[in-house]
Amino acid sequence: MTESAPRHSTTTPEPPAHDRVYRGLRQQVMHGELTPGQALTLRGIGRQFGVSMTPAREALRRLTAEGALSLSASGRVTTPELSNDRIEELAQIRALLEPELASRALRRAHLALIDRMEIINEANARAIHRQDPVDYIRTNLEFHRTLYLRAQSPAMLGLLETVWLQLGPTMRALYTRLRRTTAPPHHRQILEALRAGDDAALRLALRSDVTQGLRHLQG
Amino acid sequence: MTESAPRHSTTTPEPPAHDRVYRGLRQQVMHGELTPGQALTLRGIGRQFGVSMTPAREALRRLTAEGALSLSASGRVTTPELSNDRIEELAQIRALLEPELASRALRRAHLALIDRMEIINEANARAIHRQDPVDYIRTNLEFHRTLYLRAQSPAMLGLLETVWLQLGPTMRALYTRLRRTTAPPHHRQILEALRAGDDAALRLALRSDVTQGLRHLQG
DNA sequence: CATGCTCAAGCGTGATCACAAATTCCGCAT
DNA sequence: ATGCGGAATTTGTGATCACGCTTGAGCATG
Repeated sequence: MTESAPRHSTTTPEPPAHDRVYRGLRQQVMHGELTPGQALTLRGIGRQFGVSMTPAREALRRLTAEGALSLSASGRVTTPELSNDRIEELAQIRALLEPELASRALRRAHLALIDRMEIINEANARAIHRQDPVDYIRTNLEFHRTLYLRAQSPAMLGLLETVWLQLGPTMRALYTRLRRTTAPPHHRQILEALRAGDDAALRLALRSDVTQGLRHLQG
Repeated sequence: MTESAPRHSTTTPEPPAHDRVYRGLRQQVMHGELTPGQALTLRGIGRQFGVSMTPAREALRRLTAEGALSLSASGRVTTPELSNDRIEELAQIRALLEPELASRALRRAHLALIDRMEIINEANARAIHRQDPVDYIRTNLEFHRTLYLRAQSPAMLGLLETVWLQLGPTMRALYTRLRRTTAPPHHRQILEALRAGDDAALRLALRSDVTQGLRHLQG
């Protein structure tokens, strides 16, 4: 199980195993590659990443601390199955944080950024047309994160990412179920408000975008 | 190192060691019992709680995931030394979340709750008079949390608690430095707004209370 | 056909160890 | 006094193991 790849000593110092496992699992959860209620075992994770139980345990502990995974009373770890109330609340948190982050990014959003968002949005539209839920979620989050990175508010973005993480498996289940075929209507409004430098319109567009996506569940 | 206490089998099932360690450290951090930059070692924590490195490692991993502790490049763990920018940002997050939580709690805040907050506030005033920073922080957070619990928004309260956690050691350093002798002036306004059922006044009082406490640093 | 029971397989937990990297400390030279 | 270099100590990391509990499949019982 030892790493046999020779290193040039000047390359990157190779991150610890528990961090590799953490990042791998985190991406799987956030992008909706796992369905709600899916069980994860220490030995299984260890096998999947070629490590022992120890780094697997640390990665799972870290992810459960962020709310990405939920812990049963007996210590077993699964992807969370969120109640409707919990989904609603997480959406409201998004609706609180994301307009704020967008507003903070507005003054720093130059044209190159908006162009980049446009490109990501096109990739998002392709993912929808291809009916690919994982790539849809991935590009959608990338669209938002690209904007929020300009807000220069790392703590707030960090909080928001844990919210995204908690919603990952649910979003997957949701978008697979309703098989949307039309692009998110509010992304265009977001881009237009950015170009116009219109703070109020930007906040409204984000609130709508965030709310709409998750409100479909409450049927 | 085995647990020798006999159990009646019908008592509480005794939480795992890593959880005991986590809770102990979390309280120390949140209540400002640790100063910023303080180093924590696996073997040291293990010794302090009478366990091996393994549960200590899990507790530290969990706390760093919540931002309560910071991790150096070499894997060493310390309490965070926050930059002024970071403190400012965390205060702004509090100013965003806490008025929202208070507003949600408003309709459910009956008289018994307000009385309980009044009692906590008196304990808070005594802690100030006694110049006891740990008890000041503890009662201050308890005052706020008592209110927010009524908001029935566990996810939002959870996020807020991680923010409090990140500010713990800094608040300790702050309040020790400026040795305040006067009670937080906005707590009375909060209680009055609650009694009057005045949402706008409540939100304003909370924003002021949160902002004022941490703005003193920017000197 | 439904319900409760048994037990073996699989699980998380915590202790211990070897190892490599980092840090600390002490003595020497400046 | 002050800076530097190398050894000694301390540190996090990851593998492994034993232990006790949970769990679910299969079978017997109602």
